[in-house]
Amino acid sequence: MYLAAQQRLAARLRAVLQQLYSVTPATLAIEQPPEIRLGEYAVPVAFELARTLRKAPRAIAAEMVAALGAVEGFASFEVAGAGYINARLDRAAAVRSLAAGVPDARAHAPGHALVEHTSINPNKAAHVGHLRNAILGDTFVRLLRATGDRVSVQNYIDNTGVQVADIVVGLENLLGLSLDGVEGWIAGLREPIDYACWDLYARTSQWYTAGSPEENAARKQLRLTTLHRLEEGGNQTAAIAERVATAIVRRHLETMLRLGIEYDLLPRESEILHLHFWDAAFAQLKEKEVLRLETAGKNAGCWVMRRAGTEPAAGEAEIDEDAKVIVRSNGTVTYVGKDIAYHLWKFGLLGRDFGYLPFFPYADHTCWITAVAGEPEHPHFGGADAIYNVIDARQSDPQANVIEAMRGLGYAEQAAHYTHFSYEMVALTPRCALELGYAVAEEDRGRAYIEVSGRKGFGVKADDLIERLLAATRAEVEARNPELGELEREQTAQQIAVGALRYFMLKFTRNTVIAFDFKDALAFEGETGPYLQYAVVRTRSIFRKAGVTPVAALAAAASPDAARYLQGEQGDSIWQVWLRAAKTGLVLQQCRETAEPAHLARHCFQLAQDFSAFYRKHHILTEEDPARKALLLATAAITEQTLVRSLAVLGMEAPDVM
RNA sequence: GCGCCCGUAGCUCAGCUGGAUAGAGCGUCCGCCUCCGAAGCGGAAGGUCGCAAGUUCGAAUCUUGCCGGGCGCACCA
Repeated sequence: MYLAAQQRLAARLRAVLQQLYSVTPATLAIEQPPEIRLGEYAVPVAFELARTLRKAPRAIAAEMVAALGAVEGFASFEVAGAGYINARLDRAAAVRSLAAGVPDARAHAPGHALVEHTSINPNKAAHVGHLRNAILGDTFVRLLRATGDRVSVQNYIDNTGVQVADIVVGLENLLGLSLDGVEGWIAGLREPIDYACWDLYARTSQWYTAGSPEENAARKQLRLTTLHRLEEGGNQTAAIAERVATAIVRRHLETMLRLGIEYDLLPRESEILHLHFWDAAFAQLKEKEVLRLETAGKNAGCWVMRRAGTEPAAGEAEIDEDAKVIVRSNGTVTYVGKDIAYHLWKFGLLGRDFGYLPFFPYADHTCWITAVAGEPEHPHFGGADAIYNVIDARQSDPQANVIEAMRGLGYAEQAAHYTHFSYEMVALTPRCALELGYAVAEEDRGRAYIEVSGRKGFGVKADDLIERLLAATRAEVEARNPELGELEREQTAQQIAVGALRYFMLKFTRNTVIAFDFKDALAFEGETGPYLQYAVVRTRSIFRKAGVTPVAALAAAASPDAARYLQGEQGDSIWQVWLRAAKTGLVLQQCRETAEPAHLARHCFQLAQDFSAFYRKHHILTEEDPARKALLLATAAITEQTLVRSLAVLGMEAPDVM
């Protein structure tokens, strides 16, 4: 609603600017006044025109206000402050439009987006950092869907990398297991396999540097040999890796499902290798001369490309020492090379496809996994027109190189729609690390945070955090709602735990490092998920007692004399709720454009705050004026409806009681 | 050395296209459940927006330099 009115205002202002002064500004800033009593929109355009028109800002603003005339949805315009043009919405009309659910016009053509997130190495349990990735990615998926896109969700599985190799080295060499032995080991585990491998991975990493120099060299060599056997496939080592990595991937999907996070496809590196995606990409890269064979210098014998962000070499024969190696002198391809091939596939530009098998069932769809030989019938994957890679900020260089390669291949359009959805890491506060029993070096104790490390086994496992949240929410629900049945209590506790966790991860903007601490993550008061859920619970309690539904309350909001209840100081606190709700469409669009879910999280928090202020000031159930009571109920209803829908985008549910 | 990110209240963070008295939560202090749910609400204290120049009618926001912190810059994946 707010957005649509803003667009009408902007169009009218442009017409007036053209008519009065013959100017057509490239951008027309429309802001919000600092206080609700000043109106809903503020236009500072008179300030910039003052110099060129040789006229005082207030005089320009006054002329424009006089020329504006009537604009649909607006009550009045006025000059304010030193020369602002302030616009007031017709509050009653806005309420009617919102209550009727008139949507804002879509600002973009719907497309097919592909979002890749989670992408945890399948050799250990998921930790808090992975939770941030998956929650950000999943929320962005929901945001794209809510604004009209078709989205497929991919979780890339690096099942043939060093991290998996390390686990296999641990199994084969530290535990001395064959493939059968691994089966027995798995069967005998007293904890989930991802937890067992968390420790084994840390042990193996340590083992590489724990022996004599000669031993360590041999161990590193063993690691390399193991990696090559994984890449080749068709041997027992690869079979062990396949067995373990697949089991761990399944655990990751289970962990994420607890938070409502689902996937459509798991593309695996093993298929990128075995289906020779790289060969197809290499041919294109050579053809378009993105790669060149270096003949001298430190990279002699390698196929290299110009590194993103660097200038092309001066002469054709010039050696670019800073170039990025894509194919090593021994003929093997680097990770970035494989990534280029994979991303060509994402855009449907590779000319090859994966095989697909069903892998993990959800309530209403199936997650597929890539395979060399798949099933003949499968959904169509890939061929997206926009892609978003949810990958932490540390990987911005490799991501930039892949984009650079796309551009070099002439796929400028696709490169422009390739978004590295980057975010900062989750680290532990020293206090949290000590609390978990980790040894913290003296020099680290004074730091704000310490980076987690799977290699060192240093971090908070996702499932452990979820369990701690559940324990806390179960205790709260039990204390507050002893009358509830056990099933309902458990469901409520889960909704609150998920809400608390998701909101915690979403309230920070992407490029803020989260210094993780249980105290903050387990908070249920203040700016937290439960605060938002509580606002919804309160509205529902009102509707239970009033004996009406929110839908009915909204339908009854169209009272012709609602206008007078929306005026004055009393009216402002009612209108504040409607205005906030009206801005939701604008916020969704901003979140989409800036790929920043935090804006929506904060918007929901503000709406809940506005509702709390309204709730304190106006007593709905005892209101005697029926027309006014109808408006108050509708105000609770628009809060309920807007919050529930917006929380759904954040992946949160509100219980009926809590 | 080069590149990216960060530096706003005691702490953790918001601050959208530069704009009207710089915001929130936590913490501290004082209040509020015989009125729709206190996972709530009201109030108080607390800030040279790292520093310095510049652009502008106007800078927390843009530019440059400096200071402090973080992360990247392999023929590893």
